[in-house]
Amino acid sequence: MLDKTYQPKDIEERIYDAWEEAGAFKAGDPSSTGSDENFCIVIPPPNVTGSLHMGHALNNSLQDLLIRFERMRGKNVLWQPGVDHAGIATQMVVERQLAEQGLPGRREMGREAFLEKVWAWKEESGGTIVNQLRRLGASCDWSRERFTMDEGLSKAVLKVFVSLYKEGLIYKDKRLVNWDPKLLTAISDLEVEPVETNGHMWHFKYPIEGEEGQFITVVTTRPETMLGDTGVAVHPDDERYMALVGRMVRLPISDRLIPIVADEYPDPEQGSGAVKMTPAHDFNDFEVGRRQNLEMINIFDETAHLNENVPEAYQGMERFEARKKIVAEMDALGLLEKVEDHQLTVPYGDRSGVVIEPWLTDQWYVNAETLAGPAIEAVKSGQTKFVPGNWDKTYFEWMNNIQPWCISRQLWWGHQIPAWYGEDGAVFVAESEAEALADAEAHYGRAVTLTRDEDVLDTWFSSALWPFSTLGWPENTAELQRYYPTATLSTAFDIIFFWVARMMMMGLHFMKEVPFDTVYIHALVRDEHGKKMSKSKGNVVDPLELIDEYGADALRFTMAAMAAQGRDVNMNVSRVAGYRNFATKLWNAARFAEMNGCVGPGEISPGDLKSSLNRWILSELEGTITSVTASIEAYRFNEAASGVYHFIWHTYCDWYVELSKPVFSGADKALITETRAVTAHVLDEMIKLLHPFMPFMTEELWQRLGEQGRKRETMLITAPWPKVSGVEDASAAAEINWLIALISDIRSARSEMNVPAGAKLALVMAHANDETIARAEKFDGTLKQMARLSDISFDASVPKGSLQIVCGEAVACLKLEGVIDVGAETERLNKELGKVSGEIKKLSGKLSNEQFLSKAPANVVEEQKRRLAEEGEQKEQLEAALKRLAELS
RNA sequence: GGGACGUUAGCUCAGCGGGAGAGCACUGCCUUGACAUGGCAGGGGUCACUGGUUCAAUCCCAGUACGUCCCA
Repeated sequence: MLDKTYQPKDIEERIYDAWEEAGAFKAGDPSSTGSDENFCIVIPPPNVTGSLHMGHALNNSLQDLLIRFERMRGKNVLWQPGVDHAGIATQMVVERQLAEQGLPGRREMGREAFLEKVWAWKEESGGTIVNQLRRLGASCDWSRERFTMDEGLSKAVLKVFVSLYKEGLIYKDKRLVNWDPKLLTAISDLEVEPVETNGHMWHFKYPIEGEEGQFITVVTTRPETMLGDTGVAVHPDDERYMALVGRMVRLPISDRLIPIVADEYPDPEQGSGAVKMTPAHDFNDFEVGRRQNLEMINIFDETAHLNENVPEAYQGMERFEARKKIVAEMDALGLLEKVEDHQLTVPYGDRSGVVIEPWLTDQWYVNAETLAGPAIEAVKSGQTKFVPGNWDKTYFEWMNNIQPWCISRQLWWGHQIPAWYGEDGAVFVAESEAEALADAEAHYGRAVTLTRDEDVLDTWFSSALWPFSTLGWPENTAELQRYYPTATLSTAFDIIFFWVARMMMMGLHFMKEVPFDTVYIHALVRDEHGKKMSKSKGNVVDPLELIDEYGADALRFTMAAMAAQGRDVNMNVSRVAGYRNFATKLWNAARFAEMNGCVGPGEISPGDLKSSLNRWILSELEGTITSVTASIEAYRFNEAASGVYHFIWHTYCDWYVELSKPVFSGADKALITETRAVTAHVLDEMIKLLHPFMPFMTEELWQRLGEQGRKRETMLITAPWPKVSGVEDASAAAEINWLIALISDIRSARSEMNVPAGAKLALVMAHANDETIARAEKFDGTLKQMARLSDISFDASVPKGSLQIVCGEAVACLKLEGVIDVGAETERLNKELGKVSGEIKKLSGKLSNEQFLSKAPANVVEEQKRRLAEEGEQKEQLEAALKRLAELS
């Protein structure tokens, strides 16, 4: 016997272990062998330092939903799991740990010792998120778990680097990068967070050489960079400065001569229209500097302190200290024209939290522009589709403006770049040191010693290979052949640039095929008021706490129900509680079935069913199967969720179960047998439909019900997805809908007239037609129980003093013990009449419109006519009822 | 500056050219042999605003206001 409430804590772990033990997650196993349809999702690898947040909970709930759905549909399913090595984040974690333990720092212990520490950390505490995914119920094939630093994946990285280098698509270049002066590494544009900041605009007067007392005013938000100025730019059309172009300026403090140049870049409307140029420290100035052949003077060292290229008084000074001193000195020189308040965006490193410095360094780059071509084409031609579709704009926008991809990082944790240098700086790129040495020997004509490039590759470089490296590439494995291209990639929009674009480029280049058919972009999870969750705001909801409190199923169902396309998800804990209640509801419906012996044998042949109630619920079930299946196929998870929810709660529990109670307490043995079988069957099918959303509880129910009823052939996780067999039954639907309407109407009238809930009233059906009489007789017991009636009889006219409930052609009359409250009853009937009259007015308005009749489609016109007739009948009956009532008083 | 999205019940959100929906919250009644994590009944909305297209607009188009986000 099932307990009264479902306790997720008691069963989740046990069920999960049972799935794993049965090998249910294994690719191609166990139910789907032999299928030639493949379905593969590669998990977006979470960061090895990470722990499960709501975004993961959403994304992985949806992936698991798809995976379980397709597994039940009999496809060869692989959900490929793994984590990435997260270069910067991991290195920071381990460094922090060393500091806390009072151990020597990274640089003191040296590269090799440090990497040992990182691996030790990874073994011990890396990948906690993997266990958290298990708690969510993720049915990944864990036997295939991969890590971006694994041997196999590292081999893939080497191969990709070397072949791109040989094709000229990877090269070394000296450009400005986003330099993190705290972490001492280059970082990606995408790891830079622009922050709106209140700053100033300083207006500096630069003296024009050879024109005593003449100045050109430049405006800057970063005064300290003036020590690296190598020019002043003005717009060629700016008449104010035309005469000055080609003249020189004597740069104050540094006392250098720098040219005034004409360039399209300065905006004459902004500030003074003249802009100081610091090509080595500003991305825009860098471009102008290239065009105008300006000198590049690097004034910072790697920690953003001023170097030997500035006047001695400034050397070694920190950048913001230098700013103060520059401003003070310019002021003292009388060259500070004015200072204005100004709002600007300042770039911060998202890991280090310090201001990022554009800095001139040698780095390795991928020629992304060339690789982007086919990746753009693949989306244009529909080989890969975005869902929702409008995200392709974001993808195109970024791809069309793609910059060279800086892939080197000044870190130790990661894939060390396979480049070796000879004594004269010649570069040898090869998959191994031995090959590099051989190349070098060929080059120099003698054996030499080489020095390996110290830097490592950007983590996204290895992640970009994920859809094929995890399947075994560069080996041509069976998995690679079977599962590439993968089916669906599910991720958040902010990863389109980081990851999707790069996987597209690498996949197309190395596999000659797109990495996935569909990119599903899920929403961002926000707090219940739509604010971004963040630790500093303290509004972070921890999915593991929700799992502890409400169960993984409730959390997963919430995620699916809220995953409407093209919207952010505002996380409201009350919804999770609501879906926990839903789980309990189904649990209890199963309990009811169990108590009434509805657990087997469950074999039904829909065509032979006698009971219209049973035929009706099967019709309804089929409609639900069809719509839920279609919704999942179309990634409309919220529609699928609400379809299952509505059927289980509001169709099956509210009506089918209630309407079957009189059957079970009745005497018709054959009917009981039939209803038991149908109840058991529908329950099984519902549990299957719900399984991708709520895997734990449904699996538990499947097994528990199987203990008593029909022996289960498989676990639910590998049971076949429900099929439709076309058992629609319009007459059964008409009959049951009539019954439901009559019960509801009687309940409404009782409630509005304050009839005590327990009071049983006699019902008289007045001027009912033969069909109605037959139905009322057939459902005599049901009506008595559900509408709380003592007796049902038929009469040609309405008994005096009774509540009148208009129901089609008939009037259901409830005989009250005492005298009815004529006032209240009149009010009730008038309210109904008001509604009906309103409808009639609208409908007849439409139907008397010539334009409507001639232009609207015939079926719409018919529908309106039918409704008008229906409402008209209601109106007549209500008016008659009111008239009878008036005669009473 | 360029672009995307949003504005529907008290809250959080679906819907989308022809009868305004869900969950939660709220009100009243009910411990009836599945379920109080429940049942029954109910209240609550000029679907942001202004124009346009249409026989018909919450839905399509244009604009306005407000909000959110991305890119520069």
